[in-house]
Amino acid sequence: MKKLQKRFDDFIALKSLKHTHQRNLIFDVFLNSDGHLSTEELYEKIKSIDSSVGQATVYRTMKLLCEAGIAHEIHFGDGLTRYEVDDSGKKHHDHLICTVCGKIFEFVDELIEQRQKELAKKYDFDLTSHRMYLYGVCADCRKKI
Amino acid sequence: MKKLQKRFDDFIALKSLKHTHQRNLIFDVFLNSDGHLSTEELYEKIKSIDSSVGQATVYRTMKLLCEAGIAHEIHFGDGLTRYEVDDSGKKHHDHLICTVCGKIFEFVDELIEQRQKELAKKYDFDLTSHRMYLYGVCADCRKKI
DNA sequence: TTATTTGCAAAGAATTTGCATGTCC
DNA sequence: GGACATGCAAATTCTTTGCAAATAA
Repeated sequence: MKKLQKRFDDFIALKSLKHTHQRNLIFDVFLNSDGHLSTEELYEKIKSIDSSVGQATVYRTMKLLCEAGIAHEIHFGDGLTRYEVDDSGKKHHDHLICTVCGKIFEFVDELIEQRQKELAKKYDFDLTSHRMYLYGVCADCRKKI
Repeated sequence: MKKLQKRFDDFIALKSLKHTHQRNLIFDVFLNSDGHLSTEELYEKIKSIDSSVGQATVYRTMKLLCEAGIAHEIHFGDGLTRYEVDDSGKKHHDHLICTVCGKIFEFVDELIEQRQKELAKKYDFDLTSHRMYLYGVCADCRKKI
């Protein structure tokens, strides 16, 4: 993950921002989390390490990480903003969301990616990004019912 | 769209609810809109017809239409809740969203539908629903730039 | 009649912002 | 030192809820 650290440093330099204890902490916690944390969950994690960090700083820093191309927002439709690592080295992936336990599985599927490009071409769209969410019940939860 | 009217009536009967002027109006406006309206936009349309209708009633009625299987929520990631007609007679469709003008195109693609089912099977998920959003710039907006 | 519904305004939840104070460079 | 960041609390935005008055069946 050296690349993202560099991106962080470069962005801070470019925009004449400052490295602060809080920003570094939030950056670290975010990168070491599973990448689907809501702002609230991130804030909880951060507070458990340094309780003096304010919630507004978490919001502000996550916005900043998005601008820097380190994070991006994802919305699963439950009203919460979640963040995912924007690792351009990693393939684009989609999500399977268990509507019972809330678990999120990521997967990469070339056929889908390919077809999305074809569709964009067909409808004369210049594709910038895409999201696909499959909602269902995972094997574990089906057993419990 | 007789089917949805019946679904509405049946739901109201089933739950011992009442047909009210407001509910009928909201139902009509919703069905005759393009199906991607936010609550705010719906409320504006409704107010222009009957300014005495309260915003809370719009929220309450849209929830009710969702429960009745007439509407469902969609989230394009801009923080607004939008509603779409839940017409099970119509094929499932996906969305192309122009990030410049905000226009939304719907399309149906059997290959995608097919592949989603395969993927759910592969990961042992019992698929209940899915959403796919393609974000990009439409042909019209590209010309303007 | 009487349970349901409504509009209003107040309450909530998630997020943003203003500002005095604190911190990085 | 001075610009940038922070924490706090107040402000915003979207949505829900409590309640007295209105209405459908």
